[in-house]
Amino acid sequence: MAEHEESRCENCIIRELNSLKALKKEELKAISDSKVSRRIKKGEALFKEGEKLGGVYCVRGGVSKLSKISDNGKDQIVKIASKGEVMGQRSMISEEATNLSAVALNDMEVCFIPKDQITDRIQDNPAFTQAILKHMAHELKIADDFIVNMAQKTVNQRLAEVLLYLSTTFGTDDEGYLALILSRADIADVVGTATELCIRTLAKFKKQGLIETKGKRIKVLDHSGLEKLKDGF
Amino acid sequence: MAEHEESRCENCIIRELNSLKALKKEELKAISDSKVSRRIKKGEALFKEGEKLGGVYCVRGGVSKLSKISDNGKDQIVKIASKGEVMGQRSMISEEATNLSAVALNDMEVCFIPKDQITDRIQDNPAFTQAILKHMAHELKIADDFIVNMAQKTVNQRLAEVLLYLSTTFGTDDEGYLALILSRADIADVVGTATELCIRTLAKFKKQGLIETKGKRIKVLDHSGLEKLKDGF
DNA sequence: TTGGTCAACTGACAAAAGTCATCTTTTATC
DNA sequence: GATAAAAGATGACTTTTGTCAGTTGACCAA
Repeated sequence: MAEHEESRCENCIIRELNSLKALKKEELKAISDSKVSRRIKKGEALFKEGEKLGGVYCVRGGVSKLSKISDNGKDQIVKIASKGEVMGQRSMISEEATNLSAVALNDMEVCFIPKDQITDRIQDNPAFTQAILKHMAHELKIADDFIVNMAQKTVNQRLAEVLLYLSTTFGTDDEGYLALILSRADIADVVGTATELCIRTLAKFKKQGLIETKGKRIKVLDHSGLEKLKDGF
Repeated sequence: MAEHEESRCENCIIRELNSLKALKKEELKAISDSKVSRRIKKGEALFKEGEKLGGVYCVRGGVSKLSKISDNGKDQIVKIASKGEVMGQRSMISEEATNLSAVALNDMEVCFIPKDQITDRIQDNPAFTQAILKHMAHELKIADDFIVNMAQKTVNQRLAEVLLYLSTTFGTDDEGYLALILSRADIADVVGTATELCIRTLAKFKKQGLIETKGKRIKVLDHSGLEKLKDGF
């Protein structure tokens, strides 16, 4: 099978978005030779919590949710990963099983990079290690902020924040609706609430003129209004 | 001023508890020469959120809370740091201002290690960098679990979990009471609830025979009972 | 001892969030 | 296009959590 130019890591622009950009050409070539491209259909799982991962997944296209089921049996989405993000890195480094499941929110294209390719590079390329370290330090800060939000903010505030996040991170389509379309249940799982309350709160926002909906699609009408709401008016 | 043996990092047993153990003798000597020992009294702040830290703090004794004020004006304790832990590492590595404040929960003794001593070591000692990386990866996992708990569990469950955490992490005094004594307000700030509800829930646990209290001190009577409670019976 | 301060506690109420049942709309599939 | 299945939406209700106002109790300093 003929290899396309862009299917080689050295030529893949995606790596510019993550720690892999700290790698040298030869290293990228080695990774490219051992990587496996995969297509994941919407709704399919890349991995499930509790699994020991044999490598990491580099997202070339599509979006995935990373979630965990609490002791109460409810799913909480902890992160939404898209183009350029590397999934599974953390559990690989700490040599623990993943505590998160990854499920595709739409059709995805990912590259699976075997564990050794990463751990060997961490051993012998300090620049790479430092890049990951810096990235993780930043993620840890975000996680702390997230904790404070979940603990101290109301569903109202958190939903407002999530809508703004979806808007700035994934943008809008040509009609102005959020480009990433999530089910109400998924939105609720990000916000950390029940689906019904999520729906009700969306309806309230709509009534207040903050958003507009069309089927499951959502359009943010009043960014600064949501901004105020998220900070508690 | 005569230097005590144990005031030199090379001889300090504390470093065995953290990433500093990956350093070589000469490196530890250099750190020792530039570090500054400080005593912090109960209630004093080591640093406040928003500050740019000039280095990290290595805890030799005492306990500190790391907290952040939410947009709603309420404080959330994100972590409790004690002997052996290094504070401020994360924000230093990501080159951001701290998002957390550190306040002593009892009298503390800490060593301040200037930024350069750490960043230089990250530059030239891969083993050290990797040790920090691994540690951060683990912290990130804990943070994710924390998020899910805050989002999905009730105050009941979270308080039960916090009591068990305090018991296993800090142990008990000779009478069996939790060795780390926190105010009700601080416990509430860890759990992520109002002080009143925290007090009420403690009273309920007491009535159920799960705990016993004496002034502000708390004794865990029924570990497995709390365990069950935390997982939702 | 006395008063002052602060933390612990309590009651009454309001607001927020969760749950269950049901109905409607959308979407997918044959 | 018919039909089944899934997702969205709503009503009624319960439980959980937050808030405000106040009392009690411990501890400290004058």
